[in-house]
Order: sequence, then C-alpha cells, then structure tokens
Amino acid sequence: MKTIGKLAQSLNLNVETIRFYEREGLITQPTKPISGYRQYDETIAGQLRFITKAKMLGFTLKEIKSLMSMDNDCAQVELLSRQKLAIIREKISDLQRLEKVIVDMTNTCIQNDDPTYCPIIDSLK
Amino acid sequence: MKTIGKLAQSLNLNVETIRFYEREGLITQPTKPISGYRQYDETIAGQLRFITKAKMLGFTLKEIKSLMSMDNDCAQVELLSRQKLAIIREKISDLQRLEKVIVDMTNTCIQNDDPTYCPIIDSLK
DNA sequence: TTAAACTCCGTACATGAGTACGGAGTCAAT
DNA sequence: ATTGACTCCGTACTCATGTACGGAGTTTAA
Repeated sequence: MKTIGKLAQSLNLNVETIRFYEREGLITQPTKPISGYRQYDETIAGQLRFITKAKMLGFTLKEIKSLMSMDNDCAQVELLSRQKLAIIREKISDLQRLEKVIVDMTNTCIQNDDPTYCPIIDSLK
Repeated sequence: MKTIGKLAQSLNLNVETIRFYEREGLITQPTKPISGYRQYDETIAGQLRFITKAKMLGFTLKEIKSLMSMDNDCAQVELLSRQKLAIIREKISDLQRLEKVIVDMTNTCIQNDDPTYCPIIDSLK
C-alpha cells in the first residue's frame, strides 16, 4: 500500500497524471479514509501499468477505458485491436506518401544557386 | 476581389479558419474600409493555398509562418524540409514497430476459445 | 512541537488547430 | 424600406492529454 506520491514514483508517473486518470474514471479510486491519505494497492498499480502499455501501442485513453471495461471479451478486444491496426497502417502509408513528396521537393533544392528563388516554396504556391 | 465568404467558398475553407489565420498573422489582412467589408485579392488567396498545401505536407502553422517569412532563402527552406522529413521518417518507423506489436498480439487472439481469457488484455498487464 | 513535505481538491492553463456564438453593422434584392 | 444574408469583432469553447497552482489539511522527522 502506497500513497499517491510513492505510487507515482514507483511507476514513473506524475502525481497529477494519476489524479487525472482518476478524474477520467480510468482507474478505481481507493476510498478516502475519514482522515489521512488514500492508500493505493497493487491492483491500481496494475491498472496504471496497463494504461501505460496500451498508450505505447497507440490507444487513446478513451479506447483504453473501453479495453479495460471489456475485460476479457476477446472477440471485442480483437476487433478494437484490428481497428487500431488499420488506422496505424493508414497513417504509415499517408506518411510514406508525404515522405516521397518532401524528398522530391528537397532534391530540387540541392542544385539551386539562385538566391531569389526556392523550388520548394515555388511548389507550394 | 472577394469578400471573406466568397474567398472561403472558392478555396473550400471555413470563414472562421481564414479569420483564425489572420489572427495568427499567417496571412496579410486587407485594410478595412471606413465602412463596409474587407476585400480579398489574389495575393491572399495564394497565401491561403500555400498554407493548405504546406499543411498537407505535415508542416505546422508555426512552421508555415516561418516558411512564408523565409520567402526564398532556399538553404533555410531546405533545412526545415529536411527536419520535417526526419520527423516523418521517425514517425513511420515508430508506427511500423507498433504495427508489428499489434499484429503479433491479435494473432494470439485468433485461436482462443476461452471466454474468460484474452491474450491481448493479458499482454498489456 | 514545529517545520518540511506530502496530499487533497478544485480550478486554471498549455498545446494545436480550429469552431461556435452573439450583438452590431452593412449590403443586396425585393 | 425592409428583410435576409453577410461581415466584423471579441470571446469562449472544443478535443486530448495532461501540467500547474493555491489553499487547506495531514503526516513525519528532527
């Protein structure tokens, strides 16, 4: 059992972030004692680790909330994961298209000595 | 010469968006007549097209403002483009790593019939 | 016992890129 | 001349994901 500060420290999170997740209903709040500080147990630490990992996979907090509430309904979880995968793949191909445009653009710049003209700027006009 | 509404329509932009770009100093504002509406000329339309294209390439409004002010200093423009390129490439490889993790994860789901256990959820714990 | 450090809670601020609203002025068409 | 549409301007709100602040209560260590 830890106070929020110790918990934050052990998970490398900000106290304010944990409080934010509480407000957002992402984690269960330990009941506040009549007097004193709230105590956080391993369950909550686990929830926070879950959030951190899912965030790294690109899930939004909203989606993470869903994930946590669908608990072990594997089909539903799989669906959400596949949707996320589709979005990620779309983003990748968007970025690859972009990459190509910018590469082409910057290449036109290389051999340019004219100080009054920039082909990149020009291509944006 | 057009009023803001016509201009917005012709560029497929929202009036509010143009006004927002004005506030942000991204485009030059036509001087307001003593009475009546401001008139937008082709120069401003060009600036707005520039912004739209640069946005599609992933430049932020802040960067676009820089781009527009460096005008034709090609070396400077090229530098900014290369920086943007590096960021785009980093994003791509981040997403590709993510893609792989999620693919692996969802694959573990496919053969699972146990309704009380989801390997995706499990891997996030 | 007292001061430092911590917690609680509510609220405000930050970012980026806009969108929405409301009242007042203006223009165009009937 | 009046109505409806448009513009102007300032301000507030949106979304996501937090961070910061301030005052009051609590705990802990010297």
